[in-house]
Amino acid sequence: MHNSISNGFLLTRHSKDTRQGISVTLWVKTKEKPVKLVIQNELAVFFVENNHVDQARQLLALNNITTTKISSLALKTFNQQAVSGIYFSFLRDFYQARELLTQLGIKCYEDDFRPDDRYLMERFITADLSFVGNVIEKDKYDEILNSRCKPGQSTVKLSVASIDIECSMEGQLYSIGIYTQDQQKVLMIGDPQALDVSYLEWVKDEKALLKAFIAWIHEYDPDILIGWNVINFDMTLLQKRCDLHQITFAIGRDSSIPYWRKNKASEQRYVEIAGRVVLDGIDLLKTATYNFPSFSLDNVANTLLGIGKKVEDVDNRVQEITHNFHHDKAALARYNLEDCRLVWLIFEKTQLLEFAILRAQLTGLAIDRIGGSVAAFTNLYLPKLHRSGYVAPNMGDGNSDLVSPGGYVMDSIPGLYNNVLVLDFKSLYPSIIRTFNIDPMGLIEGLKQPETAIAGFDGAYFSREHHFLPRIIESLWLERDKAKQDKNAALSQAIKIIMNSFYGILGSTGCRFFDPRLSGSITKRSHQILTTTRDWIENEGYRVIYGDTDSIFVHVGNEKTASECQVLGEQLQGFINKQWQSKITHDYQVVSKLEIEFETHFIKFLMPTIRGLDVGTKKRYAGLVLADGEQKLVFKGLESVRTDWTELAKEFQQVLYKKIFNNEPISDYVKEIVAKTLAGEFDDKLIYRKRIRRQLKDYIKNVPPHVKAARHADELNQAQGKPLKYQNKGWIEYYITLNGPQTKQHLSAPLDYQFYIDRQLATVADAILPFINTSYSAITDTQLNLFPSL
DNA sequence: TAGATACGACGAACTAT
DNA sequence: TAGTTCGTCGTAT
Repeated sequence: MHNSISNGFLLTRHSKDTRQGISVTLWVKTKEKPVKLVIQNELAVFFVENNHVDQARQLLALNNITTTKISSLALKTFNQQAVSGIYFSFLRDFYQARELLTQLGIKCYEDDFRPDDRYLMERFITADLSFVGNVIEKDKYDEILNSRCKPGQSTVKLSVASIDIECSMEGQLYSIGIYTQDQQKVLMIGDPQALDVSYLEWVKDEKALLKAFIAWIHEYDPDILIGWNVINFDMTLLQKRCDLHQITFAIGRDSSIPYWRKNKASEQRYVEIAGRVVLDGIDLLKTATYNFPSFSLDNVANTLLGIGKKVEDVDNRVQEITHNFHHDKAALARYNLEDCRLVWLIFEKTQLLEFAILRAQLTGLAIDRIGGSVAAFTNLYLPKLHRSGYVAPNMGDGNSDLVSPGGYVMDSIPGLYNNVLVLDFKSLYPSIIRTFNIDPMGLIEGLKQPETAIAGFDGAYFSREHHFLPRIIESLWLERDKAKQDKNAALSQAIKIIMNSFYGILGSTGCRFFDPRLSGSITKRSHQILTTTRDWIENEGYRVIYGDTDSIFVHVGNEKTASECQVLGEQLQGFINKQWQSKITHDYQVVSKLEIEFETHFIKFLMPTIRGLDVGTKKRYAGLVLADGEQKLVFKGLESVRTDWTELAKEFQQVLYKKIFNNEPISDYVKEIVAKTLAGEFDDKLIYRKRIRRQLKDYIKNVPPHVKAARHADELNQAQGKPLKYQNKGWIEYYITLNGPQTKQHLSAPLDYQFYIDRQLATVADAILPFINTSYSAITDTQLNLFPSL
């Protein structure tokens, strides 16, 4: 046993009761090896107001719940009530006490933190830490008893394995693919065959397959396992098959088995493996704010990498896998490994692992945590709050009767314009938080002395000195500027997501710091900023035609040249920034952190009307920009960017708009598209795609077309003894036929071409044609007139 | 294992007649 | 049957 300081990266955390008391286990990766840190005799704690302590003490004693100590503390609630801490040596006592006291109306503060999270949080440890303790050397790791930890630094490289399993419809395993930086292999059930596939390893049956996989995990010893739906599918099935064969699924670094949790509300499952992290590509992409119409591996690989198989029918895919397992194991192995490789490449391309690591380092969230904006804020905020003498409020303490508005969306002025400039406030909400000191504790402190504070909205006042959030955001902001300079896209993106989430959580009743005076003081200030900016621009003689939340669209005149517009945009930017600096200094005696930026010059711009009216739309527009001498069309909100419109409508819109933006004639084009549609030339572009967002049986109040198509399809599937495809959410592709909506697989009626022409082509055309003084019917009536006999 | 609100389009369902 | 409201989805910021 020896004792020295080491640094490492936190992989997993866990608390449990032992005979001696609560023990916290942290698995850490150091430069040399994995380390299991054990912290013994931690106490669990929550707080109650001092005027409830005696009652609480009696109740706990009466119910034989053991406390370790109860101490009066120099802490108070946001209502200025002093509190005591009630400490427990065992988690089961802590949970029982919490339930008992809460039931009897005694409020417990901060009773929802596990000792492992609290241990890290109160020490300001996020992901990198340094530690000392008594070392016991094990075969593949060190175990450290009596550990002590503090924030540290590490430059550890984590080892990653991408895994994927292939199996039958019934869940019998066929093979397991493994892809790492330096090793690729497929473990395959079957008699050894002389196949020319170097990465194949044969095992005789499913039992042997599972054992080979477990053995590989211990041999390669990966820190991170990645995959596609890897927790809910691959890991779950591996666990089930191990259970079936009574094999211990001992893939933990200390040969422990995974610990499974299930979300009560959803089907989401979580897995804890000692010293290893499982990262699902789908979850992580969503956390990093990626969005795809379909998150199937094929589609995402196709979109991000430009490779991947064509999306096939799921039924056929399973059949093909089974067929290959029996007749072409080389092909199955190739598929298996290719899927592992695609996941690996997606992680590389999007820097997903870097993103996950940075998020952990910045917020202290576990690396495999999905979402978790509220927890991220709490991690950063709570320990600072304690050091200022406050315990945090509970969820539900904020007054949710008061509602705070969202962003301000201006009424738009419809038209087809030349030269529209867009100016954007950079990170508007974070900049408002910084400028006006919006902060939960700052609100409490500000209300104590409103006369010296900064006024917010709805009676809010914010302390000029006592606050945390503005500084937290400022330091993230500076980190982000640095990341941008270093061209570190993953870091910059991670910071942006975290920064922007801090506004959202203040307006979420799921956050203990929720208070509509906080979110309202942000959004109502933003309304003022946007409308005032609009007035300033209009006073300069330009027309503001639209604005949404943090952006302003200015029409600067049809006759200006590109360079004149460029100069003007920069002038407006400088002018507005200066105006805000002096106004805010004058009105509030603080320094403005607001920053507007001239972002885009649309040489052509269309602001359409609401369908059938002459009122301008919001959140829907199109424009033409020049980038490096190339024309680029921009669509927002319109059919072209919507996944639930047909390819036909989207292509039609893009070509039509481009022609109109370039002052080209359009009637021949419109007529041609209509004629070809009627002639059946575009049948493959007439597919509607839409999500089925709930269970099929839950569509009761009305039955939209996509649900009709789904029911039609599954009724036929049922009749034919095929598996039902649309019962449990998912997405559907369908056509509109003369017999209503039908999927491609169950198409029995002719396509309703007139429907497509009326609802897709004419609708798209009539959003823009009135601005060049024509209409869909004017163009197509001419067509009719060519044949007067009709 | 809790970021937000604002908005438009479509088609089904409902309502007044 | 025409007009209106409601349910649903996808999107902007």
